Amino acid sequence: MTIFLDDHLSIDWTTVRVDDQKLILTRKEFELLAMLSQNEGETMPRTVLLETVWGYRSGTRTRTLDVHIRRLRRKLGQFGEDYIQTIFGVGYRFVRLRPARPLQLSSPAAFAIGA
Amino acid sequence: MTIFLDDHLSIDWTTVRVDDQKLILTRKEFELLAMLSQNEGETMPRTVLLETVWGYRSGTRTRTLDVHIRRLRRKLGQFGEDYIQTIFGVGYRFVRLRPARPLQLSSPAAFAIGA
DNA sequence: TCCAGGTTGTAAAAATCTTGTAAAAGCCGT
DNA sequence: ACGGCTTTTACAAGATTTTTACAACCTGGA
Repeated sequence: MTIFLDDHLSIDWTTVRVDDQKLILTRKEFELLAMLSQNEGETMPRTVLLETVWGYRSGTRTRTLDVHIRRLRRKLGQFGEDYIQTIFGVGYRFVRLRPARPLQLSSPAAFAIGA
Repeated sequence: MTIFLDDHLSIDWTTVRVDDQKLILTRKEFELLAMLSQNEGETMPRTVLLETVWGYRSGTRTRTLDVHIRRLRRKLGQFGEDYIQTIFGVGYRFVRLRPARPLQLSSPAAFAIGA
């Protein structure tokens, strides 16, 4: 199973590719990132994430979501905070930073620039 | 039936060749290696391996998969752990360590370098 | 603006879960 | 019954997940 997020990010099971760099996620990190990225652009309330990824009913007092978000952001590197935004008082939102498909620079002229 | 994994590994029924050395697998070891190598590069979940190779329904508590993985790795020798990777919390993945076909250096010029 | 109260970020410890391994036990065909 | 293969057992070793405790942050109302 491969999920393509944008031309700089794809996921194959727990192996994620970011800008030609591979990184390994744990299972929960993967499930959380999958849930967020499959709803790209939408704000996912904490209650929903805790319900779907953890099976927690609302009212459960826990910090585990925050901790996982932190580890995901760190693994995503420099742009971690940009990929996963905090919506204060509600939840989190995953956004694409670049177009879903790479720009095609097929013309030889592209390589001639500056030559 | 012969399966070529890479230029250092091939399988012919229960006989496996690794770096010009032949080794004998038992039936279960063969079935497991076949299942993994036929899905080279993909993560095979434990549940899938237990279902296809053993016919176990998910929920069965057993360590037999781990034991077989261990014996396979040991028989594959030095690079056993590289050929069969553990995807923690999910399953295992077989990967090629070298190109599927050896590089052809047929030109005499290739041997002339440095001569 | 500033404060209070709730919310999120974070590091590190604790708890839980998964996998590795050796050795014993079980099974099956001869 | 014997020998080889497979499975279970019982821990050891390792990795992940959750909790804890506190710092930092945001927001609305005085």
